[in-house]
Amino acid sequence: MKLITRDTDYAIRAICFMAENKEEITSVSELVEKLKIPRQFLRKILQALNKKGVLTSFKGKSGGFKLRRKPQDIFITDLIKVFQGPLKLNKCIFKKKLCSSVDRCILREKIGEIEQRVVSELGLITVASLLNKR
Amino acid sequence: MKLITRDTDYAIRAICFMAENKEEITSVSELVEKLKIPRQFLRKILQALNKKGVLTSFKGKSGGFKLRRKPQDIFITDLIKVFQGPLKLNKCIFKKKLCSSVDRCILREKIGEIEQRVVSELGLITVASLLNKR
DNA sequence: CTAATTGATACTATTTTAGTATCATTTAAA
DNA sequence: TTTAAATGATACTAAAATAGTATCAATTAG
Repeated sequence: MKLITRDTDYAIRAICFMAENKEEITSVSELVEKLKIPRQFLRKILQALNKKGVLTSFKGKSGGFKLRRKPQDIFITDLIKVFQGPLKLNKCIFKKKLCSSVDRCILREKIGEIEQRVVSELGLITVASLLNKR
Repeated sequence: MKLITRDTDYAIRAICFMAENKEEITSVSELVEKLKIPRQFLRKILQALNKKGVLTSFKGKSGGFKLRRKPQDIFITDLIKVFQGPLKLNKCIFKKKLCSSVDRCILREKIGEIEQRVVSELGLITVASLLNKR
């Protein structure tokens, strides 16, 4: 039962680094060196973030990525959505077929309420709130 | 991201059935017939519940299982724990190695708080609360 | 030109989840 | 006392999700 998978985790680390980095553009090479994330995996992650509008990419020599929005406007729920799909805790069970028995309906309802809470609390966390002010 | 896996789900259904069943002892055969759960999988689940003290088992012909506690004393968090281990949402990421960067520490803290909320809300749901009173 | 970069995409490996198979043991009832 | 129907124990397989790798094409600063 995990709220955050590895790719989301790496995405958060990379974005936090970029938010604190003075350079406008950060290359994969720099991130790999500083954060010790497997190169090809990180590339795939950054490409996804680019496609989803979180990052902008720059091709060619001295290319790389930069944040498209300010840290206070990037929510970790955005990142979770990119890598883990829509934020649903009860994904597996209820998705495939509607519940067959009454007790599952009641449970479904209760889990749904809890899910809403988690989503709204996660919704308050931004990248900016993770940075340490110095 | 799932709060409840298949085995926990089947466990809940089986236990709800047994809670409403007039018979004292319910056999796997009856549960398989009524709930359409794969036989061997269900057996494994019920055996685990027996070992963990949720059910009592009766061997031999006309044997089966029955609830060891009253429905209002069985929490679904108990069942989640049996099949999914201790209730931790941030399992994967922080378990293996301590977080390496400051931003992860902050996130860890925030996720921890959310986790606590989920756990305490799940902690309110009992098997009895899932049964429909008629 | 060329070396360093991202884009795209296909592939492999690992882990978790889901489910199956089988033999031994127990026991109610014919 | 035999037997059929049940659980105990355990090893195995299958499928899905997660994590990671490899490679070639296109772009671009110097």
